[in-house]
Amino acid sequence: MEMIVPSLAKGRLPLEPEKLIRREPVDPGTFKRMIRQMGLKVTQQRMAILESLSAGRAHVTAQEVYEAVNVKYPEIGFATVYRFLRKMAEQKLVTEVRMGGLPARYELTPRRHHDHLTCVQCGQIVEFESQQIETLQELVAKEHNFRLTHHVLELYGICPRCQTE
Amino acid sequence: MEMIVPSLAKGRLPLEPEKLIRREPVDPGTFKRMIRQMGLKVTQQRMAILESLSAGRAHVTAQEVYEAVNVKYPEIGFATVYRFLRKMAEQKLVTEVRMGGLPARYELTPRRHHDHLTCVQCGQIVEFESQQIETLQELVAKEHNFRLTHHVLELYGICPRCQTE
DNA sequence: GGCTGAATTGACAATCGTTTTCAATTAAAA
DNA sequence: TTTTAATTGAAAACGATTGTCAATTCAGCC
Repeated sequence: MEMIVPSLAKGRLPLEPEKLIRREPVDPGTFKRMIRQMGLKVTQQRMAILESLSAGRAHVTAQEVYEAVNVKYPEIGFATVYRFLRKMAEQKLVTEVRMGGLPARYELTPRRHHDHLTCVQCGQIVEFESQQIETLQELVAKEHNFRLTHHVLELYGICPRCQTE
Repeated sequence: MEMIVPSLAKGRLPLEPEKLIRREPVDPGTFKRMIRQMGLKVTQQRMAILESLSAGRAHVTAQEVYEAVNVKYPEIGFATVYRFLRKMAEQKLVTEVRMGGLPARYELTPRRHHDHLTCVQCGQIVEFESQQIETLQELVAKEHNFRLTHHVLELYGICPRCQTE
C-alpha cells in the first residue's frame, strides 16, 4: 500500500507568494462542458483537476496540481494528472510553459493575452501586458511585409527575492 | 569495452534542413583563449567540442555534438560534452535554447543580438533587431524588480510570398 | 434502476535528458 | 621532471514525464 510521491519528501524551494490573480469562479457545469468538448469522459478526477487549476494560483506544476487534488482525492495518481494536463495542453485549453530543466508549469489558457517574466532561479512567473511592445511587433512585421499570426515573448531574469539571496 | 551511446540506435526524427549560416572560420588560438578566459584547462576534448560547434550547423543538441566529436575522438564521453556545454552556457559563451521537453540546443553565442520573424507556412526566418522593444522589455522587468538576463522573442506570421499564394 | 463496452484509472516500470560520482588520467605550475 | 589539481570516461543516479496493464468507472442503452 505504498504511495509513491516523487519529489515530495525532498526539501524543495518553497513557492514564493505570487500576486493573487483574481479570477471569476467557474461553476461545475462549465467544467463538464469543457471536458466533453475535448471528447473526453467526465470523471471525478478531471473535475478535481480543473477545479484546482481554476481556484489556485496560476502557473502550477503538475506535481503541485497532484498534491492539491490529493488532499480531496487521496487516491488519485500523478499519471492521471500528467495525462489530463497534456491532453488539455494539446487542445490549447491550458497553456504549458517550460523553462530550463524545470518542471513545466500550467495555467488555464487566459482569454486575455499576456506574456511572461520568469525567474531563472526559482521559476516564479509574473504575467505582464505591454501594448507598446505589441504595437512595435506589428511594426516590425509590417516592415518585412509579414502578416503576424502570433508571437512568443518570454523574459528571463532574477526575481527580487532571489537577488537578495 | 562497451560504448554507451544513448538514443543513438533508436530512429529519430531527421533534422529539418536549416539554412546554412555562414560563419567566419575560427583559428585554434581563439578557442584556447576562450577556454582560458573561462578559467579552464585546454584539453583536446574541449577543443574538439568548440571546433564542432563553430563548424557545423547552429542549434545543435548535446547529443549531436557528442556524435560529431565522436567521429574524431571516439573515446570522448557524453558527460564531458554536457559538462563543457553547461560551463559555457553559464558563462554565456554558448546560448542554450530549451523548447518543450525536447533536448536543449546550443549555439556559440552570436556577437550581435537579434530576434526572429518566422513564416508559419514556409519556415523562412527573418532576423530583426528592435532597440525600442529591448528598451520596453527592460522597463517591464524594472517594474517587477527583476534583473533581466535574457529573453526569447519569436514573431510568427505569413511572409509576403506566401500571402500571394 | 441494472448491463455492457469502451474509456479511464492507479500503481509502477520504463524512458528521456541530464547530472553526479569516482577512480584513473592529464594539463600545467613549479 | 615532479607535483597537484583539474579533467576525464564509465556508469550509476537523478528528476520529470510517459507507457503498460489489470482493475475500475462512465455513459448510453435497456
